Amino acid sequence: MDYHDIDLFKASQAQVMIARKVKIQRLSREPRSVVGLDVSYRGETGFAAAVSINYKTLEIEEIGIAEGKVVFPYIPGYLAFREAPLMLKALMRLKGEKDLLVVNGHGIAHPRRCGIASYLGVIMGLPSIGVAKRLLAGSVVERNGKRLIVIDGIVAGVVLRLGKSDLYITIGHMVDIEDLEEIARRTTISGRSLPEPIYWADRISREKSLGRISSQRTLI
DNA sequence: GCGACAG
DNA sequence: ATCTTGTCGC
Repeated sequence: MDYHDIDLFKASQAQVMIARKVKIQRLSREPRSVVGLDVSYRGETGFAAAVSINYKTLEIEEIGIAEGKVVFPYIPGYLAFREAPLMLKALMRLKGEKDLLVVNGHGIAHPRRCGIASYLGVIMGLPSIGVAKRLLAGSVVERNGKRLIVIDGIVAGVVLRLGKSDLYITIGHMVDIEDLEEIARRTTISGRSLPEPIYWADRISREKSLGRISSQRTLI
């Protein structure tokens, strides 16, 4: 499949539909397990990892892996159509509870307010936040000493430097701005540049794509 | 038309 | 994201 086999207009409409269901509200309760999601590639094959982390201890509780051929190309603004299918497959393999999704990508700081974090949050009916290394849409404004990500006059996220480089943390679904910083700070161990859920999802999906994980091998 | 552009 | 050569610092 290449660029011309895709109906981006219909894809956009689907995103607008999902964006209307996004709820911005304080997390109803402190999460117990936070799930990090990411995808790595080896050629046309994608390897997704869903890693459940205990919010209090930051220990890995469960790992879900899924792999498959990825035909949808990477097009800025349409990342969910490329990566969400495998992420969902990996997520479904987790037996335990899932209180919050932390996705590698953006939430509502998106051209149609439907980045992959919001997309997954709405589909799963779970709170979600996006963690990205670069900005996709919107702008960063300084306010009360904080760098906020604003799009269409709405505060969609915050820029944090928890480690070596800036991270763009955005609202996915059923969380608010306060939750973003709370979750990001409390799940990031000193010495690391990413929140634990994303760090492990990123690492495990990459190790898997490199064929370094056979089954239940210990990871640390 | 031009530049920008998550992973 | 992935590939890939070179450089800097602990």
